[in-house]
Amino acid sequence: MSSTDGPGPGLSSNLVYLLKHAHLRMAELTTKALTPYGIEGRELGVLLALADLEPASQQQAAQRLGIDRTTMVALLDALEGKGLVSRHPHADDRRRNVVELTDAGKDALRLALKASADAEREFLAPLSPQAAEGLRNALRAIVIRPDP
Amino acid sequence: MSSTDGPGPGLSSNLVYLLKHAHLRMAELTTKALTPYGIEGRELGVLLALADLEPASQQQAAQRLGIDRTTMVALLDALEGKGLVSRHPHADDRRRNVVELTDAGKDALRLALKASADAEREFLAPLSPQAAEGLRNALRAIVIRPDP
DNA sequence: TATTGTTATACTCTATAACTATA
DNA sequence: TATAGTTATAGAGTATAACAATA
Repeated sequence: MSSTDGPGPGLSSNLVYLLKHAHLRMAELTTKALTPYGIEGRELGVLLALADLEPASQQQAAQRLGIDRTTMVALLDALEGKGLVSRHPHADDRRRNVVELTDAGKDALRLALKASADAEREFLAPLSPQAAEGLRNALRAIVIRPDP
Repeated sequence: MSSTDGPGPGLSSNLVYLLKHAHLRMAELTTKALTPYGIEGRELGVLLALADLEPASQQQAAQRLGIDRTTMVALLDALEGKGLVSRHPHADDRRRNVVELTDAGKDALRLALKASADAEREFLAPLSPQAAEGLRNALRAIVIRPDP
């Protein structure tokens, strides 16, 4: 799958192409790094989102991640099955499920974050520390934008 | 789908998350910009790859794009159906299809590139010109790497 | 035997529509 | 009526396996 001969100048300046393959590579490195912990890349995203705004409803967590609430269901099913998150009906509004990290979930998140940081280091290896910080900041500025 | 409330500090520094959503947004802007020309984002990628190394076999074009040769078939079927590329058996090796842009394909590529540049400008709007160049260069350095 | 294009098929990720239970 | 979670289903996008033609 990984391009054996580098793309030509036209394609290699195209942002859709560059972002697609950068994401593919980063996701691949993350998957590899997380394998020992029995966690998938998307599951780390859910744990991170929950850690940010815990306790949250499933819908809030989904919005935070930018995915549909129906997609969140299966993700949480898997994490709950592994004992990493818990679901309880909200006291005041019993339509909602309050989702929280279990202690095991917090431990897993800590370990997964370390592994993820290693994968990011490998991904960023071709860049100077300044360029790496610049990349992260640029992506943040583009992705985390005020309600469009 | 677009995150209505911004992610918290943990998630919003995660490179997989940032790259995924940056790619989603750039792909969406490109799709919108290309609609008037009847070309899809992935098809522009194929046209670009062909323009870089024309004339190429289907397999060479697929490698250049980092996709499977079986995926390339349907992509080229569509482009050939629109009259933008032509396929001919290679003279010396008749297993291969030589794929070339037609004149209509070259025209379409020119127009699509202009539209794509507009989309990139909108995507990069939150960044200074220097930061935008830095982002493109950083992605190039990471994606276009010597045979891993 | 190996390679190119092709087809059939399956898998992953995702969303839309419809159901339920609550509000 | 409207919302949260769920389920069933469908549509992208992709790859793997197998086949025909050619090398």
